[in-house]
Amino acid sequence: MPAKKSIEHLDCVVASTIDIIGDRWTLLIVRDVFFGVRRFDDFQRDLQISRNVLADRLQQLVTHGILKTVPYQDNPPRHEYRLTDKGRDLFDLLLAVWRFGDKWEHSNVERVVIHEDCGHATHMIPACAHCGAELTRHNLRVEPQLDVVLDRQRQEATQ
Amino acid sequence: MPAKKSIEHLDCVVASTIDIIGDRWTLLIVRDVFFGVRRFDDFQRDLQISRNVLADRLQQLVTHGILKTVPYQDNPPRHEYRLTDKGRDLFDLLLAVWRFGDKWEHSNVERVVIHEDCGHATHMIPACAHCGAELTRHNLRVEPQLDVVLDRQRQEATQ
DNA sequence: AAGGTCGGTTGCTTTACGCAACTCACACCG
DNA sequence: CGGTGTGAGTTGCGTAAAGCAACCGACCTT
Repeated sequence: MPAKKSIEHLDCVVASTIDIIGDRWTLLIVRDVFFGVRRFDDFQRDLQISRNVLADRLQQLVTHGILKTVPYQDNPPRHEYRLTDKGRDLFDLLLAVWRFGDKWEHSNVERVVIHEDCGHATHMIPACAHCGAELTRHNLRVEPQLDVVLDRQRQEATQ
Repeated sequence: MPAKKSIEHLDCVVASTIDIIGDRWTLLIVRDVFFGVRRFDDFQRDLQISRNVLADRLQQLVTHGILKTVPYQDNPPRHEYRLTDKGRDLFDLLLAVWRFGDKWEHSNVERVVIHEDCGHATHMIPACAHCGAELTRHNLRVEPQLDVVLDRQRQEATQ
């Protein structure tokens, strides 16, 4: 590929987030951290990712403030990777990915998410932070709209 | 690169989902569809993605059952891209991405999500599908755990 | 007939990824 | 004190995926 194309021009927080997690490994690494994986070779063993790419992704995650390195021994110096506050906030995103995959994809290993407060296997539903009701694409509106959409609407109105 | 590496061996619905949306363009295309973009040139104008990659991604999305093509004129034959039921279920995932980006990233264009039922600008909180309470990484447990994590725990227990 | 729209395809180039091998500093074992 | 193991990477090589620009074919408008 020619130099990874910038997507800043989109002026969208979705684009900025995709700039961080938009590849086939980064979110899997984050998933592993939530599962309790913390060390280079453990990531490598679990994901079977090539080592140079793993080193690069971990660096990127540290750079973006998702992970931080924490030393766990001095001789020889060794460190492990832990989530930052920002990294912990990726949990909700991961729950959403999980929900979608659980509903539409399948896997050989069935993993269950259990809500310990109510004791049931469950999944997430997006709720309104203000009133608690379920958020759907029918009761949400985003503003401002995209220019291309406005253009298209204008064009169709004048026909 | 050597043939895009398969991540099936991970046996995880997160991995399967990342197999679909895990690159820098796919989720942006889906975002645009939710915004009302439907046509090839509109995607291209908005995202500034190269045309060959756009053609490939749209094909992939159709193959994975996220989008479907709907003809809108006969002469010359033209079609637009619409979400399938599966595609519509990516809305929750997109809300989670939005929430994360809204909290931690920033953009030149401020976009607001308004919940029309309660009238407030809002964001999503993951709620338990069973009891409605908020899901956090403290009140959730996933089973079974990863093998590497179990190995590590065993090893630390015998020290 | 000149130019525009729409939805792509083709060709060329570059780079990021996969793979395997190597490194370096230490620790443990006999 | 030599050999093996662990941990966290780095180096080198080959290839395919992505960027860019140009082109295409069927239609429509001026």
